[in-house]
Amino acid sequence: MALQMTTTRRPFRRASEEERRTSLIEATMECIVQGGIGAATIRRVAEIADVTPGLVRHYFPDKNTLLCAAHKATMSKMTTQAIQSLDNCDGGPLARLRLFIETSLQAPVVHPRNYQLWASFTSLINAIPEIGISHREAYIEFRNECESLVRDVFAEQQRDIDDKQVERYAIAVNALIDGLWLEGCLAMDLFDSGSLSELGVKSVQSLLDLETL
Amino acid sequence: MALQMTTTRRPFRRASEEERRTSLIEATMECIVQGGIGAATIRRVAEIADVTPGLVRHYFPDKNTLLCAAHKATMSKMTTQAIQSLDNCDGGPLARLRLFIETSLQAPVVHPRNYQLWASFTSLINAIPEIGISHREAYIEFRNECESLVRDVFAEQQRDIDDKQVERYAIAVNALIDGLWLEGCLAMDLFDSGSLSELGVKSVQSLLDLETL
DNA sequence: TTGCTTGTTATACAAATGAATAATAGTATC
DNA sequence: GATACTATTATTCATTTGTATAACAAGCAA
Repeated sequence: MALQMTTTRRPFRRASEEERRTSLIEATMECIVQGGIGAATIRRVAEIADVTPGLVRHYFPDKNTLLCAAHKATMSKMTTQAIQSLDNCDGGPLARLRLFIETSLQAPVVHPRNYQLWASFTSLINAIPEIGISHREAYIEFRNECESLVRDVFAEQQRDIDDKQVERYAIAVNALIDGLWLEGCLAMDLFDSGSLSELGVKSVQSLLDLETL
Repeated sequence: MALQMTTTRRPFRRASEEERRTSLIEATMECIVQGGIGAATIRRVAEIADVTPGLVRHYFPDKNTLLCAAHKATMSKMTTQAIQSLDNCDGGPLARLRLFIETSLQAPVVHPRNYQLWASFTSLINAIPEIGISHREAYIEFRNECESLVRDVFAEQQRDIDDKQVERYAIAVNALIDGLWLEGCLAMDLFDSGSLSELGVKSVQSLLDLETL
């Protein structure tokens, strides 16, 4: 051309694959937190990740793949957190159950941000089958952990309770934790720090008819 | 024009305002159930309501207004259902609490469809302030009902429990019902009819330390 | 039947979106 | 420092979407 346009191309940095992927996934979560699933646009995600839209496609073939990745990351951060906290617990079954409840019902697991993400993703379990599958997996994992903890507590106390009944107790404990988690996320301002988890511990104590917890 | 096109205009029927509004609201819900919030397009809503897109705007000035209306209808169908079921209950406080739990944990309140709607709408509490407000109102209403029922039960049994403690019990009962409702909606196939509500009743009995319920 | 109101359809349009392709430059390697 | 690889940017395209406006006809009233 006769007229050379001095278009300055946007400078950039070449990052590692993992760095970019996590960056894009976190940007996706941020979009959802701010404005729901509808706000998670390729362009908006790229903007938050400080990158041009084209790059998103370079790491995730399409939008659904990106959403699934963000979903798994979200679930991993939440469910896994409560379960992994038990790794460093050297107490008995009662102490372990107590820690599990407390971790699940305190920050950072209890946080409006987590609720926003959780609600947004679960609203897609019908629309995006893969999300439905991994959502169910995460749910089963959490429930199994509840059941395992409850069983150990009963075993230690030498209470002879058949498997079916243990399962029912676990379902109730799971439901109680989920429900309190919901209330905490939605109205965290109504609970002073620790009071929610304390209520959870006391309630589970009543549910399982334990003398102490 | 010289060439008269014989375009056949789509025939239609003039319906009452209420009929059209509820029709459009239900079509919106159907969209959301099938494919999440993203599927609730003006065009798709109109298609399901068997109407042309322009008509939607004739009844709802914009999309958010339609979504809010659908949200309120959803909440009304669910929360109100459990509460109104008490109107026809002539039993005492125990019977009323029991009926409340049972209604909340059986069909049609427990249904995958309701969960899909609930999750989709609550994912918008940040994006659409009006939905956030009415969501909180519905939550408060349900929680107050729990608290009222629990208080009456304690009063009948002449257990002297201060208000703060009653509130804590109500929060736990509310959480348990919510959690079980969630589990029921997500995995209704795992519970045979009635077993979920039975578990709810038994669990609340333990929570409140009642001899019978 | 005639005319009128307005619920309803038809059409248009600008903006946003997901996806695809070509061009460029950062950076590792030699 | 030169070269090649590919991460990244720039640009384009076909659809979809929300909103707006004009044209039409259903059904009531006289």
